[in-house]
Amino acid sequence: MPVPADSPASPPELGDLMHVAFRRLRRGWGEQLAPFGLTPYQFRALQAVAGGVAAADGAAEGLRLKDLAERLRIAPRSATEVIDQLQDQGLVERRPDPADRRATRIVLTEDGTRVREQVREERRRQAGDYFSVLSEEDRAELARILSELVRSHP
Amino acid sequence: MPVPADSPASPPELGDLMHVAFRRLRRGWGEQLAPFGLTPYQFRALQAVAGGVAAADGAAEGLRLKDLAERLRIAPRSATEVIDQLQDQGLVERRPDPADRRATRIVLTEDGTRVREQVREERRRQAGDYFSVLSEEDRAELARILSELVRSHP
DNA sequence: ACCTCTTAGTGAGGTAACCTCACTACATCC
DNA sequence: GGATGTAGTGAGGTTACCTCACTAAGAGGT
Repeated sequence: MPVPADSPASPPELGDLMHVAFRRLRRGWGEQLAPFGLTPYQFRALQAVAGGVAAADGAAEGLRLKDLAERLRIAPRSATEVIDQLQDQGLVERRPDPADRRATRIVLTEDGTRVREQVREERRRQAGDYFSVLSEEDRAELARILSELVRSHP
Repeated sequence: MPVPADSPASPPELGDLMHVAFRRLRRGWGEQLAPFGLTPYQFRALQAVAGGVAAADGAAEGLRLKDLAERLRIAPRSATEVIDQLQDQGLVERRPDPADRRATRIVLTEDGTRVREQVREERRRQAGDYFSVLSEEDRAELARILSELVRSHP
């Protein structure tokens, strides 16, 4: 049978592979999160808020929007938006930053904390981690390689 | 200093890593393709059409939309759409399938072939392959691991 | 020849996850 | 105390998808 025209110099299309793998990851998460009324995007933000600033004594608690944006690597405007969505669902709260009246501090509400814990519990329970099909070593490898990619692309 | 609340059982967030790596990949491609007036999505489709069916003797040439959709793993409707875009730019053509009057065959125009070659040339020339920062072995590893992920997630 | 069942493509309309640009309110530095 | 910078947000846009409903056409059975 005639060769499919494209073999020379084309590696098994790493880009496409990443594309597909990533899309499945997202889809899986989407399904897992749907019952909670969350999108993957929103949950990612929720996680970021939760893993917020380690409050040193006296320091204000909660993440500033700007820091959230940085952590999620999105534009500040997009952080505003996703926080709006979480706030509409009562999962986070905006509080004025006592030290800087321009800034807002985002904190989880009780509901937010509870929902987050439920999702994580669910994820743990049904081994639905997506990456759990990989061996420990492969996961480490993957993390190493992806980190390198991220590191070398400004 | 107080520990950031989240260390236990959380690997360095593989999901987030993939997310970030993938976004950079897309962004890079976007920049590379912009001069040609193409988005990564469109170029992916162009490639799929180009690497179309290996025309056995007598068989009609060109990909059917349905097969394109399957190859790109998108919904048929989305294939229609992206082909519309490429056709508007004169890069592909729709031809009636002689053997099945419901179907359309998509083929590259001369322009399409040329543009595709230009992009690939460009990509080769400036080592802009995104993955070229990785060693040969790492690329193979990555491909292997991603394939496994894709394979085990229906 | 007719009837049912399926399939290929597409119009209409929608969504998630982003973005930029312009603006206001505040802080900071000289 | 005036210039300059920064935090957040309103307005509006884009990309890469999706589903649902429909038409035109093939395929299979009787």
